[in-house]
Amino acid sequence: MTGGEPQDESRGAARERYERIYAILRNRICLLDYPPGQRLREEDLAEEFHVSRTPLRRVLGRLEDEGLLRSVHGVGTIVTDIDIDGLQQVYQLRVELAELIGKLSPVSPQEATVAKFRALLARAARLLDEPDAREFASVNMEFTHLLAGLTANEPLREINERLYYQTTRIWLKTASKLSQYREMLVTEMTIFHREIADIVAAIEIGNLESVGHIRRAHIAMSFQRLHEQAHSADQSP
Amino acid sequence: MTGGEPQDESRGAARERYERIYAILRNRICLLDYPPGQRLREEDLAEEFHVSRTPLRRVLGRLEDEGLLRSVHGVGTIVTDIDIDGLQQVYQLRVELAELIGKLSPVSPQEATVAKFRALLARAARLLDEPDAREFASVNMEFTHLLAGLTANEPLREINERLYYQTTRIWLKTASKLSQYREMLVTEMTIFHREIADIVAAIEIGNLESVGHIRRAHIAMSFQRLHEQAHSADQSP
DNA sequence: TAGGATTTGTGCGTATGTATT
DNA sequence: TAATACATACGCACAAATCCT
Repeated sequence: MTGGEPQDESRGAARERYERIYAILRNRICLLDYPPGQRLREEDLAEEFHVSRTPLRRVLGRLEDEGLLRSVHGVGTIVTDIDIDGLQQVYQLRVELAELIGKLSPVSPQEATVAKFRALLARAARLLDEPDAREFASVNMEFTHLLAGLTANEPLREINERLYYQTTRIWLKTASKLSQYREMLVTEMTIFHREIADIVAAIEIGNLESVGHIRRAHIAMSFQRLHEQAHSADQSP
Repeated sequence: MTGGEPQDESRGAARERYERIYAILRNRICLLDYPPGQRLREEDLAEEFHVSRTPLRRVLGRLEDEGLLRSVHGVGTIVTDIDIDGLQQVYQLRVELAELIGKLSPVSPQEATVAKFRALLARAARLLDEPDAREFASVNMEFTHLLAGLTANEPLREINERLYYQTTRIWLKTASKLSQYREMLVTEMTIFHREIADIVAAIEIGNLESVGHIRRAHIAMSFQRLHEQAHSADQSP
């Protein structure tokens, strides 16, 4: 152990900066700082991070390969959107993959990791008194990361995170356009808080298989609720 | 329908060239034209494809993100290798995903697609009389592609193909270092021929769920055979 | 329809890092 | 240890494509 590198053991200042900028932009997209449809300018971003366009384009290229951006010659680089059908496809897949965390090389988490889960539970609890969409998205993201870390199967971890990034912003954006947005948000936060509580309980007794089942159920129900809300909104106005 | 574009509807000459070069290099890596450890020179490749290093580096960047290459500043761009443990992780995941093809949005294939499966069956049959490692790898790759196309779930299709690319060359390379290489190859080809026959039969009666189960079994057994051979080779010499 | 403004894509020279002698 | 060779990383200027007036 050399210190605090989060995941990759890749040395090299250039690579580190690349990963850093990538993570920042990805988070901005997923937290709706850059909502779907937003146009980004390479030059502005290059200036912000104090690099030239060349290394920045390397980052944008990866985000494009992962489906979060789309660059068009002569037009610009825009944050992508997904239709309800594409959203459903990703959710169906995530539902199946959730269960695999408890089946493929599950790792009993260190006490430090369990502490992080409890910290998220506390943040989710505070959210109930003081609803905040961005904080909700943030907690949700960190929770997903921690969960993905419960498997030693690295490809599975990467895929889980990748699919999450592709859908989470769409969930927020779709929900925010519905009339029942505030109630929905509170409902979701309440359910989310229960999910974390359930999963923390499962982790504390070392039953990672149950973690997978709980998570699977919640992903499936979360999409179902969104889908039904969106559908009823189509019919009523 | 405009014509013969295989999958992506992305217009733009630049993007098309990018995808073309990417596919070519990826295939060279997977078919061991560039074996693990091989060093590639950006300038040579740029010259071969009649582009400058800039767009070529975009391709290399993607191949690196997907784990097929690794660029190190001042050293070079080398084809990656995977240890047996990483190989096992990918295989375990592929085993689980194989079954999902029959469960998530399976599509009954067109007659043209079925014809392609039969054509591959014929190629596999020819392989039995005239063993050829590269042709084996080639048929195997096209077969994997066709199978991935049996689901309308695009993320699942992409992930299946991506994981395949990460492991297929390692299988070949590992096997080629064993003393029983020729026998192994013939054995694998025989089994592979049966797998295609079984799957074609399942497709012809429209049972895609069984396709998934057959595939799952074969992926699992394929890795087990490789693993046992490699292990016994460790002990004997 | 034409032309200018804007933005991404490309080409190339240079900087920087690594390995070897 | 220092110098040299060589590969990737970077910055900038220009080409190409699109949009809007």
